[in-house]
Amino acid sequence: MTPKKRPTIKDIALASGFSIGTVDRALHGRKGINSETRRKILAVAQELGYETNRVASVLSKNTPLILAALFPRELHYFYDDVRRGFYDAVQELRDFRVLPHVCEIEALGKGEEEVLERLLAEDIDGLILVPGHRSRLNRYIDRFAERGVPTVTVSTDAPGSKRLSAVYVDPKKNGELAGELMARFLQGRGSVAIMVGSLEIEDHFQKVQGFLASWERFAKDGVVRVLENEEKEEVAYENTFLALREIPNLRGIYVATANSPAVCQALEDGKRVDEVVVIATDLFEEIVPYLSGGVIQATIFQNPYRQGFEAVMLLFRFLFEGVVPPLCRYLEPVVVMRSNMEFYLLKEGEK
Amino acid sequence: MTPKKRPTIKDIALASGFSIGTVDRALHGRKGINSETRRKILAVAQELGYETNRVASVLSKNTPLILAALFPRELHYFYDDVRRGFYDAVQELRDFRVLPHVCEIEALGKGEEEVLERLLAEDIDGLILVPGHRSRLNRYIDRFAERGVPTVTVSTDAPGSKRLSAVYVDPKKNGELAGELMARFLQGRGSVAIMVGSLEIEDHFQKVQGFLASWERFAKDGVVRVLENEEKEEVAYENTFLALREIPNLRGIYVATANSPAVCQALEDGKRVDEVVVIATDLFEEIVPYLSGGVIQATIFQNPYRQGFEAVMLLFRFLFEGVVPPLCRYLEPVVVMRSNMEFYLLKEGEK
DNA sequence: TTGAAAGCGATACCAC
DNA sequence: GTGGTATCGCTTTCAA
Repeated sequence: MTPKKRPTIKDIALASGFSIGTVDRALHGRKGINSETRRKILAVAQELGYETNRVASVLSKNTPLILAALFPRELHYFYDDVRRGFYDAVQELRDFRVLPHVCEIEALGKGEEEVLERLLAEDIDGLILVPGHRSRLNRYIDRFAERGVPTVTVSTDAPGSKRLSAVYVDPKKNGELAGELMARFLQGRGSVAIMVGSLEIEDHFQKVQGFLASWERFAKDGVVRVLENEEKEEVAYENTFLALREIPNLRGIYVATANSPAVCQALEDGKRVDEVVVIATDLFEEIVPYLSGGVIQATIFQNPYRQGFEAVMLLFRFLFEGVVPPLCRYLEPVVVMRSNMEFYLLKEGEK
Repeated sequence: MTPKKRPTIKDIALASGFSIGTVDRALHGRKGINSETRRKILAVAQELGYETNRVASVLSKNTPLILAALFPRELHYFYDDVRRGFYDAVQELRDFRVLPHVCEIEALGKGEEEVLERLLAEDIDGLILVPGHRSRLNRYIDRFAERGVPTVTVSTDAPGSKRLSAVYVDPKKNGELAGELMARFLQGRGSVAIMVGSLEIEDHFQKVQGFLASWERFAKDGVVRVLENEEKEEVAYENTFLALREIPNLRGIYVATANSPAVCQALEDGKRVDEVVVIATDLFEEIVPYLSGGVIQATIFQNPYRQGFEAVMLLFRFLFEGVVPPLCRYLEPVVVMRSNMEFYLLKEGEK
């Protein structure tokens, strides 16, 4: 009862009467082959149910697949994890001759143009990048696309560009999950403040939209007010006091950015920890004690490690098998609380 | 700036002065080689930083790796997903000549012995199985182990056996997460019922333990009472009424098994839906409307698809690279609510 | 346009 | 014990 062997190009050659060289030409649409011959060979291949053996293919090609990546160093906790995911995935594919080529910039929006310009001159097969701006890098992405180098963005999208795909957590969904959770925690009663960096930032805006949508569905009363922190700790701190002062019956704060420690600090300084439920975003060292201590009741985790990992896998499958990924690969936002945070800290050993 | 090529056995042969045949013998500890020769060759390999190229290895070995699996048909929603994860993983490894060999039984505990007995006579390389009993299958697992066939259990462990690893969600953690969530939803006030099949079942017992631990930490008052449903819908239904009647100030029900629909039905029939928060276990068609309708506020998802997937990957890495997995590979229990359930339904297309 | 043959890196088997 | 060589399935080059 041997499971019947997968057909090889040799089988196709035998069955079609051509040589394996010609079969290869036909299968891969290479030039220099009679179109009638091609047709016949493809028909045979089809009939036999031929699928390329990638292992043999990669072995004989004997040329590395260079995946370049451009990551910012700040925010450490987030992009370090993305990078780890990237490296782990590449490592897992090393037998397929996948090689990493990582470039770094200090922070998002600081100098990606120069790096990309340099990369354009190099011989890379694919690119993974965190767009520091919604559209400013599009022309680079498009230039790479023109010369056949696909780009996958991570952590956010570059709409309007010719990127192959984008791997991230849908910010609207993120907000929806936070909103539902907040409504449940408050049993639908009381007012809530949402803290973002700026409503001008698409990601922040979408999180607010999502939160509001959920709030409308699940809450029974209370107002929601949005406060902008300009991505500054001091402003977040001040705004927390402002919220406590000015929002009647304030019962919850949703921090849609990584600014939650400042908010927690303000609540502690104002001795209002027990009255207000905090739902944060992301998971990093600084908020662990707040989660443990119950100041933050939950945080919405965006799994940066997996974002990096998935980006590599998408690229590889596209380059190698020709599998075209969806334009957006949304990862799941995860509810992290005290009981399950251990699973998401220290992902070093994963996979 | 060519990234320096990975050394091959040929390089080692050249550098050590022996032939590739001998190098192979040394590297894989095959017999029929002078131990001094081996020492020298290994030293050279070490120095060159040699790692075997699995792609070339699998190509030349040219022998399939048969991964057998034994899954129950019931509970459909759960084990079907495990099976899908299994098949997807095998599919992903098909270029490595990994072949599936799936056996099925009607339900957990119904006839695994006969199937395993048959499997012992077949030529398999690894085994994945759902232990229907905590120890009754241990002798089979051990017999497989003796003849060099590693076993990975899925969904639960087979303690005391010689299994290679066990992939599942720690039931205690599962309960802890449910407990924390329940305490938050109820703002720490009110009494709670826990519904299990039987406290004799280790998995159920552990979930209760976990829930109680969290409840003690997070809740402020109220009692917790455990009810056993004997894994029967009617009993679950009756017990729900019993709980409503007899537990003063009942505010929440944690259903630690898949029996939540019966509980929801009872709440609806008793018109007490709005007073009681339900936290369920697992995710399947029947509870989707309850989640949407808010009868069930959250469910703890155990990701059966990933359990099947991971089990294959662990086995493969062990058989192929010799990577020994941890004795228990705990997956994360996931909080699923209305806003994020879409991510966990229909996992068909994943990876 | 097509065929034949030489690799890719490792394994396995046959000589010596 | 050790060396040599065919082989796995595919790509690529060189002749024809």
